[in-house]
Amino acid sequence: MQKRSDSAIDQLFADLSDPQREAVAHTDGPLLILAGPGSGKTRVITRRAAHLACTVTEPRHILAITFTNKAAKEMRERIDALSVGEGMTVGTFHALCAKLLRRHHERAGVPMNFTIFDRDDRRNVIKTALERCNLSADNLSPASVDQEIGRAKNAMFSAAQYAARNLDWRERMIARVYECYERLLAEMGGLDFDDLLMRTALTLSRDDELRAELENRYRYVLIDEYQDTNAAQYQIARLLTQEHLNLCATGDPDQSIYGWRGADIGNILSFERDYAGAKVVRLEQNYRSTKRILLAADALIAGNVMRKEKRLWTQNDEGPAVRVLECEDGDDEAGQIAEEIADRIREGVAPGDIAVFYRVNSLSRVIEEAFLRHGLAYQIARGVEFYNRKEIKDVLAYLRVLVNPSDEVSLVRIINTPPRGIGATTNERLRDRAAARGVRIFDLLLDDEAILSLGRGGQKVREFGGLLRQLAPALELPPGQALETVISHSGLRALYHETREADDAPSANLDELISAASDFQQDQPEATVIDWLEHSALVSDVDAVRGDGGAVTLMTLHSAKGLEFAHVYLIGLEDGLLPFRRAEQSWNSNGGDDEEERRLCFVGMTRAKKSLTLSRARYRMLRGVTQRTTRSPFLDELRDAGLEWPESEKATKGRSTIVQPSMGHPPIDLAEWTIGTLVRHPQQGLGRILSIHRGGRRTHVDVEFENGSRKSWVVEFADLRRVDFDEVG
DNA sequence: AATATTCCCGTTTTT
DNA sequence: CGGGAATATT
Repeated sequence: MQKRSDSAIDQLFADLSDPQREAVAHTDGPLLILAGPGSGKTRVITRRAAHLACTVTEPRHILAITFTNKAAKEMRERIDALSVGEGMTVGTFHALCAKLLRRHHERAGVPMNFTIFDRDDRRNVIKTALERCNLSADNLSPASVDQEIGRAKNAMFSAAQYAARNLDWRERMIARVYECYERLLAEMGGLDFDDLLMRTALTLSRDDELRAELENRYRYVLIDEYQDTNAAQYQIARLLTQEHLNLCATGDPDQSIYGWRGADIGNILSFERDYAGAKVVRLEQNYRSTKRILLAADALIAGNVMRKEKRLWTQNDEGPAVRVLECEDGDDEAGQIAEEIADRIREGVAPGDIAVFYRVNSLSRVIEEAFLRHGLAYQIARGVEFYNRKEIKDVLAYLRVLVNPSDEVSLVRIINTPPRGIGATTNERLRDRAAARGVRIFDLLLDDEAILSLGRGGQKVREFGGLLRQLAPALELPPGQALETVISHSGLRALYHETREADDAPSANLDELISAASDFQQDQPEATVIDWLEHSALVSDVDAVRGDGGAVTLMTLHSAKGLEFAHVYLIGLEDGLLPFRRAEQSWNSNGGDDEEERRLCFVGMTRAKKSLTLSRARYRMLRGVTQRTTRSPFLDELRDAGLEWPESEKATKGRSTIVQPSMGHPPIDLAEWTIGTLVRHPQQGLGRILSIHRGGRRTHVDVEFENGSRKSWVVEFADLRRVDFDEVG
């Protein structure tokens, strides 16, 4: 270990506040850093890691666990910049657990070549499990079973443990499905996301030798966003630091937003009890936001009853008032915001300094459309969506089968992709034969005897088997080349090459996948296909956001955690949408936690450095229907927080608030407007009405024009004219 | 067997 | 609204 000079160490304490310094200086024993938003937490933990590496240990003995891969990458870069030597382990819980399970697979009781099953894969297996249990999806939807199994695993209940509890009728059925699901998963050599954590926790608790070995390796453990750890993660942390107790947890109870996936805010609240003698450092000075932004955020979070009081303060400027935008509907909201952002960019603001946040992904679409109309460069945080595309999943399925022939979810996916004449009947026969012999479908592919019994499809199956055999050597190649080989030899390239749609080109996505793999192997030259598959299974939406400043960023509030932007727009502040509440028919009252929703809103607001705008629409279209909305109670709570409200919100100033519709247009007889009506628009030309949505006061129509474009208009406002048939010719 | 079409359903957030 | 499954068509 290269000890550094005293002056170099002093450097690590430069420009720090007293509490920050305290945290950096702490070496041994449990440490809890309660870090409010923008309090310089990242800086503190990177400096502390560097300090540890300079004084009491070596980088290789430090383990840092972050919430996203992006955060991991950034932390590594920041620590590298302090040049205290390499060798630190940094990653997410899921990525680290996957690595650990792979390395110690025999002790963990998992196959070396396990594949990671994502949500779709899991649903898929659950459907099969439901069939095996002879339970049709009547009372038990795959989604609800999925949710329940996830809950169980997050709480560290195995199928047997789940079944052993006191169960009601519904839970007993789920218990059977859970058991079957686990069996299927094991047969296929698959681990779902929750398994990665649960298996690791179990292994560490059962195998004390391994636990001790790891504890000796990782002598200083740091866990970021500790408020969002679940039972399994908590246990892993506990087991890894059992003897040396060098756990540094950082987080903020006010930013706990993952309760719905098993995160237990209690983990951070009881840290001091769990780790006796823990040192606690509070970072409450905010270096990020203006006074007015912080004031508003603080006023909001004060509404939470179950809360440890915390005082946030800043020496930053007062800044402009936090603004509220009341819009007519989603299009109006998107249009106003796009226009304003376009102005700001013209005034010299870098697009990358601007972000739009929303509660649900579906809100991104209108914003996206408005941005396109205004010619604004934007990026949407959706790495996962990319990996969910058909063509991408197809390619990955090939690799998965090559790595793990037991992975029948993937095998079934590719056996007839591209179409090669293996249809439902052949597939069914294959399944039966495999079950009868107690072997995998894969084992039949090149078995002449089995293939003969398949009838006409046999030859095709045999060819498919040959293809897989031919592709197998690709596994030895670096991920990028392996991908290229598979894409070109499997016929997927040809399949997707000829698709004609211009808007989303599957073939281009395949290229993007290849280049993503190439980037990956640039970072990790030793990486194998298995590593790449693992990596791609564990990407998060936010991992994909670029920081090059050239584009406005659109993302969900959840993805926004840990980030910051100069100018933030938070849209959709409507009752039921921002405090999100599902329609009340749900008998399982899991959701409906307004306090968590308030924290989520708080997280969004505190991302803003210089300006913050909160918007709502009076009419909101969600899943195809427009509904009148009610202003978010959160906005009402901010009444006295010094926000700037729109004109109409202030007391009546004697000015008419009645909007004069359709300037200069004659009154419209709505009976004349039906689906299929031909219309003419001055710019777009001739078009046909596709659909009509009657809102409260306005009627929207979707029109498809001759030039192929589709637009949505408000009938009363748009310059649309009916066209009679004889006019067309 | 493959492709085109219709219809029906779920309704967050994510590793 | 949009994806997936069921159904119709070639």
